[in-house]
Amino acid sequence: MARPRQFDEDRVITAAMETFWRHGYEGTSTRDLCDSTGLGPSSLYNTFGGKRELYLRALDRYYETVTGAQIERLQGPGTAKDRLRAMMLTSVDSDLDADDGRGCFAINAAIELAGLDADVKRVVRRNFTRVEDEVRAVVQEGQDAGEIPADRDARAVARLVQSTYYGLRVLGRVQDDRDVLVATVDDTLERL
Amino acid sequence: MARPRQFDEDRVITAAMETFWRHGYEGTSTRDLCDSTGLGPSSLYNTFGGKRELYLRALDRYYETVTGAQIERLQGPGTAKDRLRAMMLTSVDSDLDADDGRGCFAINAAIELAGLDADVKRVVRRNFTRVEDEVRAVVQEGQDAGEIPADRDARAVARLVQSTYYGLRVLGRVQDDRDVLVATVDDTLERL
DNA sequence: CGGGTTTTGAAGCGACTGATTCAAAACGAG
DNA sequence: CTCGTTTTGAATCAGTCGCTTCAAAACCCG
Repeated sequence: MARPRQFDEDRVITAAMETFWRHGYEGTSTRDLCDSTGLGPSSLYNTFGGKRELYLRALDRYYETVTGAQIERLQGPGTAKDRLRAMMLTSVDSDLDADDGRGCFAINAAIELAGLDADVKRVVRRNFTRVEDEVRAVVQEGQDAGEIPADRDARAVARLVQSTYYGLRVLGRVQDDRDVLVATVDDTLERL
Repeated sequence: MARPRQFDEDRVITAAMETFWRHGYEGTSTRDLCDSTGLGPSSLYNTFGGKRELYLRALDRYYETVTGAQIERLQGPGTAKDRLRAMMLTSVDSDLDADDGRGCFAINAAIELAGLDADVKRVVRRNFTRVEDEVRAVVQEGQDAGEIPADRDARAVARLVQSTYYGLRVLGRVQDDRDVLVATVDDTLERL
């Protein structure tokens, strides 16, 4: 065998995710990545191939961790509407946190690169589809429990929730008034 | 007096808008701007100051032209719901046009820069607020005409429409199936 | 047409871009 | 301990970044 790596690949990808998440793809230089990961350029390129490949790995990591936590929240305790509300409010508060200010990495990637890079588009779509599927399941539960009117297709309702949700995350980038965003969340759920 | 300019400032800003719109701020170089505007770097910097200032001017231009056209559509003929539907469908079709693929410049700016540049945030917020105000007016008309239930605050309804609308524009970046997006538009309007 | 003013194109500034090279270092297997 | 393999850091590649300089060109006014 040969010399083992001095770094943890998972930690490196997580650090790269944070950097890409905050500064975008074009806004992140390879030096930025070396600084945030602690790797030298040769290690970085030897391990991952290049900036683009690392970006795709970072997007995957976002899907596994942040989106994963969102999914778990949707599958957690509480009524259907409680869980949908929790998902949206968690994001609203994250978007309004001044020390955060990164928004949703998947949405950022969709806006910056989905139109230019088919691989990015594919990964983002998988992310969105996964959320839609889980929201649909929650809506279905709500309908079964009589909490949400069952006269509409659960998937259609889920897409409505999803659109509003992503729209809120866009508005959260320029809207500082939390009450306005929370009111929209409540209105959305009331009308299901 | 002195030597007059050989270019039309409006045309230059429009060309810069197209370039920034398609490639983003970080994805656009000063060379790209020189190529698309036809100006030399000295003329460009002498006239506008720099890349960032030109970007802000381009955002203003988007507000005046594209958003302006949207506003006019909202103020045009047809029922309230017809006009809201027209606004959303126009954007859906624009987002799905493969030769276009730029999305909404204001949303792009919000995602890429609103968290990093207070001036960009201000301009985007003005854009969003203007749309919200106009949608609110249309909702109000719909309520006065008995087309939309009047038991809800028109502004709250407008914010709901706006969130869904911006969410659709995000989804439009990765969702190729027009029917899915159109169905969400219809569902949104049905539920007002 | 001369004088004053502005714009223009070409050249280039230092800094940084993504990426590569390469020898030294660090290991496990025999 | 040696060999074969892999990783690492340092140095550096050509190219591009945003931006500036400057003299020549282009104009209007008198």
